Amino acid sequence: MGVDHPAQVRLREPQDRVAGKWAIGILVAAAQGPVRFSELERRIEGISRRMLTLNLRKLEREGLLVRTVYPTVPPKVEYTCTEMALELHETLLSLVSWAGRHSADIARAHAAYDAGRASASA
Amino acid sequence: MGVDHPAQVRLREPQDRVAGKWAIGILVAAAQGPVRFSELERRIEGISRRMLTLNLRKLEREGLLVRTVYPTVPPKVEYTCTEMALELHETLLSLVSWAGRHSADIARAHAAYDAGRASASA
DNA sequence: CCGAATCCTAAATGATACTG
DNA sequence: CAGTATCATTTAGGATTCGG
Repeated sequence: MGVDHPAQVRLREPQDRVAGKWAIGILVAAAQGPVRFSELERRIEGISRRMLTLNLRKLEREGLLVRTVYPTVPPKVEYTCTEMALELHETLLSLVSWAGRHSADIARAHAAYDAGRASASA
Repeated sequence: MGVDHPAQVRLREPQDRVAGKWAIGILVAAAQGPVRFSELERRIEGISRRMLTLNLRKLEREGLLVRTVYPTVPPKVEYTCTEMALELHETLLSLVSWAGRHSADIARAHAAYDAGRASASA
């Protein structure tokens, strides 16, 4: 099974942000060691090639990933977490864990809330 | 000083998400006890009334906040964290702490990355 | 005091096809 | 293998105005 990413983090700077919808999946996957582009593509279910690229670029720009290109044929590119990213790893796991523990509660809360609104407009 | 929210979390469900740009600020503020709408408006710097309302509704729908209306004049509304939200509190603080510790690193990473791209296109 | 309604812009995401 | 380019849709966010 691919990494499911039940949570998403975005970190702000005055004008910028880190990451998008797939950031957690990428960072968690890369935390255990360097990962290749195609490996990420396989492990993160549902991500498009374009979004993977964009998220990788953003994470690299933020200093969370390092991109290493091996000038071989065929090309090989590895993404490695920086120290900074590894410091975040445990927190990300907490987030994922929390979301996993409570996904059913959240679904129930949705249903209850929506039911309330429906009866209100009836 | 208002709560600054250097980080932003969004939590996913199959089809939905929790929270937006201001979620952390709101949840952190509400974790210490019930907060009123206008209090949040004051403590979360830069938030518009509309976005505060929308984020509160979303958090309520996700089961992270409970909204209590006191039918007084003038009206009084309090938002309280649920158990589920309190379980997330520590993780959110970690996130905020991490972002605070590394904001300078991130800024440097941005600058370095952008400088690299500039020389690449030159 | 606590919103809702409307209008608008920018950003994120996705599908698809092409390339060194 | 590891991307880019282009096009389209969806969503988030902000400004402003109105109401119970």
